[in-house]
Amino acid sequence: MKVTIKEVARAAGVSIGTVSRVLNGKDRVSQATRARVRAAVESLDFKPDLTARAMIHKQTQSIGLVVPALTNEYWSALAEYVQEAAWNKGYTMLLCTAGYQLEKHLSCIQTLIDRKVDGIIAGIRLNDPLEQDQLNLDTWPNVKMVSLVQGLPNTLLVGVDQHTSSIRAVEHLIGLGHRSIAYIGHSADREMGYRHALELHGIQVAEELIVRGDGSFQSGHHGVMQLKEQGAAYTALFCWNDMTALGALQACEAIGLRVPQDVAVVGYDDIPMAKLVKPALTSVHQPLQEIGRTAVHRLLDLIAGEEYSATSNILFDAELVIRDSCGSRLRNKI
Amino acid sequence: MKVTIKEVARAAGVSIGTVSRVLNGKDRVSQATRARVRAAVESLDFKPDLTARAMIHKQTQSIGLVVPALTNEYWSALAEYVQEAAWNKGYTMLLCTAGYQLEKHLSCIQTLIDRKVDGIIAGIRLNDPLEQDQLNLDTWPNVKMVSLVQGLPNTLLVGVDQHTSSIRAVEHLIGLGHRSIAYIGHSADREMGYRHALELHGIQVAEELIVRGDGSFQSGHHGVMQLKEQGAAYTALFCWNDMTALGALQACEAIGLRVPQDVAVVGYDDIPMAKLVKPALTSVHQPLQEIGRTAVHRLLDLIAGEEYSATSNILFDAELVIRDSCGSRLRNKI
DNA sequence: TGTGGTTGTAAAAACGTTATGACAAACATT
DNA sequence: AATGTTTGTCATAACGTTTTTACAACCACA
Repeated sequence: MKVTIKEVARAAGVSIGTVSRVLNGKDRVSQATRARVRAAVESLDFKPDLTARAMIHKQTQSIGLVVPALTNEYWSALAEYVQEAAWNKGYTMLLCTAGYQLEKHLSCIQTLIDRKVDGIIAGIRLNDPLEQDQLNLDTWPNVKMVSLVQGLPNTLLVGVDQHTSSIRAVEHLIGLGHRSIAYIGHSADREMGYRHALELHGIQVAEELIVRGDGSFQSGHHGVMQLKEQGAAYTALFCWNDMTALGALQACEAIGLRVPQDVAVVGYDDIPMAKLVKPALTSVHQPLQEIGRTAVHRLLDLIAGEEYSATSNILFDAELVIRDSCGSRLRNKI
Repeated sequence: MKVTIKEVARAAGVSIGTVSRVLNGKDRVSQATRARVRAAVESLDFKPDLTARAMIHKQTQSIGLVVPALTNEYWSALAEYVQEAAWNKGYTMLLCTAGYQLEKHLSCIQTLIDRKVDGIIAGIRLNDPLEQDQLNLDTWPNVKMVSLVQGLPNTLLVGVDQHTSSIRAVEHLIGLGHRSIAYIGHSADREMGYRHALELHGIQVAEELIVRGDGSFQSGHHGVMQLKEQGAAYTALFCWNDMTALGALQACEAIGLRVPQDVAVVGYDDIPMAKLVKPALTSVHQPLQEIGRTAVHRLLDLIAGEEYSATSNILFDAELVIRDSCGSRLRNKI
């Protein structure tokens, strides 16, 4: 059956404490016994029980990752990079998919804490942005946590500056001559960037061009349909994310709007699919691998005892990848 | 700090054993003390340490999932469904991405075992199908494991009959009049189905129409290019999976082959992207959610002590979803 | 008033490690 | 030769639970 340290000790003719000291190299052990213990460990193929070890060290060498869903490529890619970075540091990753409801997110975090993960990387994204404000992480004052989205208080943030990058995306459209730019998506940071960009260029924000969507493919489709129903006039569309943009693309085709001739579309996230659809989608690219890796490394720093400070937040630069969905030449102003 | 059972016992004025017995309801405890303990637990917000509990029960209430990558939608969707099913049963999921090399797969499994997961769901897929045969899981004779891919000996299989469904896919092409059907992909079960289907309909297998690919987008692209270089003549293309098919689609467009007019394309997996590309991809749809859920439930059965037998393998039926990438009318035979 | 069976609880033994304290043995210092 | 100092090792105590054993207290029945 399972071989324990006790049997190794017996085989090597020493006490269990000595075996432990050989294995952990903490204390002085003579060459002779060290060799004998090593041999015994080898021949019995002994591996310390991590459960027992965790109980003493109060560390499980594992981290938790909470994401809304893996069916969204953005999160699945991030999950892979986080897992990989954690693995390279000798940590395993517990994964929870929490959907887009606050309650499930919280119960995921609670469960991970109960499971004694050493730290948590939280990709919290809620349907209702109002809930984001209600989110209170002070329930777990001592938990090491890194957040992947802006807006969680008292938590180390690793991500991109969504406000600035949204401005850049919308400015791209403005630069192409667009004045009536619609928006489909959440009402958080990216919408603020959208509004800000318009204001910066003296374009009045038209509330009828703003449609709420939850970031799903369907929401993009639905958004375009809703704009049509409302008889909204627009020549460009800024979407909260690529899935939304893809849905919008499909809806545009369905109602005979040509992209980019009739309407220019910009997405956000630059998921792999973005370059594969026709027309290829112009999108804001986030350095996901770097984000994932950095999130893990910073989390391990926190676990190692480093103090959190708001200034240590890390915001990567997001790059606008220009493809075919906006056309390229200046258009007539309306 | 951390509140232990000891403090609960002191608060309630009983022994720790009694507290434990109240919490687990194993043994008889008088109503009076039961209430007192309950109150103490409540007021101190005591939660049993799962690490300590795991050490006694030798169960961690967690399972491991090994998949090649999450950047493939097939695996990311499966991962989400597995996580969800596990969560609903009170289990957490450790996730490992293992790439497509045998060695990494094995080290992932070993790590999960070391971490004391109660069972493992293995989505092993290797670049080199020869390695699949070398794969020896007897190294871990007592590990509860469910496999998501055919070909692992002595392991409960939950998946779809890839051979039969591949035959069905190729027969769809044959039914449309195609006689020269190329194949891009691995050399395992799906290729066997391809060969078998051709033989069934008296079509000789042309080795020059078979190109190796690893299932990536690039491999599909590269496959079509290679067929062109070889001057291969074909009117239809059966791809090992959808990512391959998407790559093939892009390559076809690049070299001026119209789909479906010049070449019909069939994929496998029916990833979400399949219905979004132009032309929408005809593909073999696997009931992923059901597979994920069933894999978890069967694994829990194994953990509960049920015996493995080859006859308990579960193969779901895969359905061919016909979209636009094959056209619809019979074509002239070459 | 014994005897025998419940019932409730405490005390102690496990689970498999790591960390601590004590103690010989070897060696160096006066 | 007496006294420190280092070195190697062994017991033993943690860690926080669950499980087992033991044993009082109570009740019923003769």
